[in-house]
Amino acid sequence: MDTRHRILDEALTLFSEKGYANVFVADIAERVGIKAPSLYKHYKNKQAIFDAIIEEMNRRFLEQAGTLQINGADAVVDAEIYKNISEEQLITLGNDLFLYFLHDDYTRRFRKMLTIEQFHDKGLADVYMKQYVDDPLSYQGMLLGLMVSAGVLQAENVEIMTLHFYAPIYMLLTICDRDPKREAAALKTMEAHIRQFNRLYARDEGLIQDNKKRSQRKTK
Amino acid sequence: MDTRHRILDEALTLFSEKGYANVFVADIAERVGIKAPSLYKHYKNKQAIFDAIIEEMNRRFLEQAGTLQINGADAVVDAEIYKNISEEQLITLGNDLFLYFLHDDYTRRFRKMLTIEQFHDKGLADVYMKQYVDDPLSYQGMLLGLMVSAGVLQAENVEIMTLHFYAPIYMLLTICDRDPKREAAALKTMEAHIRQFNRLYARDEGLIQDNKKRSQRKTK
DNA sequence: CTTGACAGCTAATTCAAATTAGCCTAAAAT
DNA sequence: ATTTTAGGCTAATTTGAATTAGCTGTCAAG
Repeated sequence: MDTRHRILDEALTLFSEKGYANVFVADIAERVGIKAPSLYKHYKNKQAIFDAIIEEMNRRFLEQAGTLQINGADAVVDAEIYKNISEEQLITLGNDLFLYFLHDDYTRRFRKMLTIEQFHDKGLADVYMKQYVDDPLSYQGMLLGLMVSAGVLQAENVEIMTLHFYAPIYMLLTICDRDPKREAAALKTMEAHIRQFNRLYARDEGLIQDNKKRSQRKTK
Repeated sequence: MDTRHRILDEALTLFSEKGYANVFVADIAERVGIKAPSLYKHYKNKQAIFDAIIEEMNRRFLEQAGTLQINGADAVVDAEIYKNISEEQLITLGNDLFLYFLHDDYTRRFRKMLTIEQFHDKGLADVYMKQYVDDPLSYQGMLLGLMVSAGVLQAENVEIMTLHFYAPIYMLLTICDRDPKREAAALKTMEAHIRQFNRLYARDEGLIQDNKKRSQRKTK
C-alpha cells in the first residue's frame, strides 16, 4: 500500500476512534511513519483527507451494492435461493450479515466514523441512514417478501416482519461497536433471535395454512 | 432560569448538534446573550461546562430511575397493571416510551450528545448503553415476563421477546434523531409493530394453550 | 453612603495545532 | 549524465479559539 493510501487508512482508524476534531494531523503522520508536514505532499489539508475517506467509502458502497443489493438479475437468482430456505439457512443469512457488518474492517471503521461525524454534516447522516437502515431493510424486505410468496413465511405485514428481523441485528451491532467484549453474547442472542423469528413467522406446516387464512383476514 | 443554567442548556443544545469539539465557547456565550469571557465567571473552563452537563444528566437519570425503574414495590404494582393488558394498552405502553424518549427535550439532547461523544470517553459509552440499551431491556423484560406469567403472552424466550419488542423502537428512535422528518412515518410503523408483536406473541385465546405446550417443548 | 461581591465588558495573551517555507536525497525520466 | 519529480525533513509561521487581565456598573448589606 502506498503512502497516500496508508494515510487514508490510518486516518480512518483514528477518526473512527476519536472523531475528526480530536485527531491531529501529527497523529496520523506518526502512525504512517512520517512527519506531519510530509502529509501535505499527499493531501492539500486535513479536510481533504477526510473528504478522500468519504469518497472511498462511497466508492466501496456502490461497488458492494452492485454485488449484494437488489437488481433485476439478482432478484431472480435470490428468489431461487430463498424460496426453500431452512431455519439453519436463515440463521446463516442473519449471521453472515451480522458478521460482515461487524468484522469487515473498512465497514466497521466507516460505520463508527459515521456514527460520530453524522451530526456535523447532513450528507453524512444520509449516508448512514441509507447504508445501515434503508438499504438493509429494503434488501431483506425483498428476501422475506419472496419467502412469503413461496409460502415459507406467514403472510403478515412484510415491512414490519423485516423490522422484526433486522432491528435486533442493528441493535446488537451498535452494542458490539461500543463494547466489543459483548460480541460473544451478541452472537448467541443473534442465533436465538433468528430461531425465535422463525418459530413466530414460519410455524409448523400444520399451522401455516391456518395462520395464513387468519392473518389475511386481519392484515389490511 | 439563571445564567448558570442557561449556559448549560445552550451548551447542551450545541454539543448535541455539533459535538463538543466543534462548539466554540463564543457560540455558547452568544446564545446566552453574553460575551465569551463572561462565561468564565460561571464555569472554570469549557470542560467544566461539559462536566456539569454530564453531572446534571446523571442526576436526572437517577431521579428517573427512582420513579420508572424496577424496584420491589413497583414490581408488585406493575404486575397488577400489566397482567390483564389489552392490545391497545400495549400500544400505549410502546408509544409512551417512544414519545418520551423522542420528545423530552433534555432526554433527546442528552442522547444525541452521547451518540456523538461516546467514543471519546469509555464512561460515556457506558452511560449510553445503560440508558438506551440495558435499562430499557431489563425493565421491559420484567413487564413482558409478568405478562407471560399471567398467561397473556406465549411462553417464548423472554429475553428475545423483549428484544423483539424494544429493538424496533430503538431503531425508529435513531431514525428520528437523525431525520425528524421521518417522525410521522415512524409513529405509524411503531403502532403496526406493536400490533404485529401482539398478534405474534399473544395469539387468539384458542391458540394460547396450544402454543404454550409446543413452545415449552421447543425452548430449552 | 460606601463597600464589596457579582456579572458583565473589551482588550490582551497564550497555546496548540495546522499549515507553509525551504532544503535534501533518491530514483525516474530525458 | 543531467534534470526533474516525488516524498521526506526541520524550522518557521499562521491561525484561531480558549483563557486571563483588568476595567465598569449595579445592587444588596452593613
